[in-house]
Amino acid sequence: MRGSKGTRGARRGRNGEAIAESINFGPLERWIGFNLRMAQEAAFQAFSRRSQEVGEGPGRFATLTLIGRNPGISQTALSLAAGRDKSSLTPVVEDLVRRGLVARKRMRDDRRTYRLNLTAAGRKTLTQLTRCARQHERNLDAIIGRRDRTRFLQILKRIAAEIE
Amino acid sequence: MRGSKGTRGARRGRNGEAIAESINFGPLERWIGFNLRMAQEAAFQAFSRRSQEVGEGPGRFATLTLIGRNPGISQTALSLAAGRDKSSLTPVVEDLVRRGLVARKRMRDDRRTYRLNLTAAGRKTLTQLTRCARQHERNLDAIIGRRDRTRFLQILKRIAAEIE
DNA sequence: AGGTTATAGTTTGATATCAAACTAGTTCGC
DNA sequence: GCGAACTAGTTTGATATCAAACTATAACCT
Repeated sequence: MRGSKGTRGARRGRNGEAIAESINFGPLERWIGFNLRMAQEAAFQAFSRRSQEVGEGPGRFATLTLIGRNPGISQTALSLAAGRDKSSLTPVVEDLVRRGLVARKRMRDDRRTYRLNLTAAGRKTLTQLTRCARQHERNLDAIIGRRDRTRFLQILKRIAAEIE
Repeated sequence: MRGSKGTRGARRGRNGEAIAESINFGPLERWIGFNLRMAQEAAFQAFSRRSQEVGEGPGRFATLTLIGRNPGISQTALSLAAGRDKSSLTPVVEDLVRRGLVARKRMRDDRRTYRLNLTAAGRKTLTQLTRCARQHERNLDAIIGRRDRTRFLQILKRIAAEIE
C-alpha cells in the first residue's frame, strides 16, 4: 500500500503550491486521463490515511467487501471483480488468512479452487473499514455535490466498462 | 480465462463478464472511490497500450509534456507538478537522459539543482505521444459525452485539489 | 566567519501491481 | 481410458511508486 502519512506529491505545503501554480501544464490541464489519475490518487491517498487508522491497507477494503458479499467466492472470481490480476491476490489473501480475517478452504468437487469466507474477526474489521469508507464517501460527496453525483458515478462506470 | 495479453482484470472476455455480472458488489457499486479507481485503471491501461506502440511507457508522457512546457524545470518542481514523489523521478529522468530525450544540466548559481530540457529527439517523441493521447482523449470524450465533459473535468480537478 | 537549518537530488527498503511461466487438478474428445 | 486442452492458484521477474535516510550544496543568523 501507499503512503502512510506524509507529503505525497503536488498540492501540499506552501512552497509546493507556489511552484505548482507557476507551472504550465499545457494540454494536461484539459485532458481527462491526466486529471483522472490525479483525482484517483488523491482520493486513494486520503482513504489510505483513514484506513490506516484501522490498521488495514486501503487495498484490503474492496477485497473484504467482496468476500463478505459473496461467501465462498474463488480467488479468480475475486480478482476479476476487484479488477486485479489473480496473481496480485495471492499475497493479499495469504495475509488475510494469516491474520485470521478470512477463511479459505478447498472445494470438494474441484480441488484446485479455494472458497473464501470472512471470519468473525474479518466481519468486524470490515465493519470498521466500512465506517471509514462511508466517511470518505461523505467527503467526496461534499466535493462533487449532490446534483452531479449520480451522473459522475455513471460516467466512471462507463469509462471502466467501455474504454479500450 | 481468455487471452494472455489483453486480459487485465475484470470486464474482459465472455467468461470474465459472466463472472463479474454474477458478483454482488454491495456498496462498492455506488461508491465513488472504488469506481474512480476502476475507471482510472481502465483508462490508464488503454493509454498504456497505445503509448507502447510508440515505445514509451505511459508514465513518460506527463513528464515529457511538463518538461516541454516548462523548459529548465527542476526535478522537484516536476515531481510536484506530476504528483509524484521526487524520488520516483530519479530513475525516470535518468532513463530519459540516457536515451537522449532530455538534456540535464546543473544550474550555475545553485549547483544542487538540475535544469531539464527536451532534446530534438525528445520533442519528436513527445509529438508522437501527444498524438496517442489525443486519440485516447477522443475515446474518452465519446464515452463521457460533450455535454458532461466540462463538468466532469471540473469535478476531477476539485477532487484532486480538495480531498484530504 | 561558523554553526544551524533548509533544499535538490539520490539511495534504500518496502509495497503493489502486472504478465508470463509454472504446478496441480479437471474436463473433453475420441 | 488417456492424452490434449483447459483452469485455479502460485511463483518469478519486472516496473512503479512512496517514504525515510542520506549527500551535497546553499541560505540564514548571530
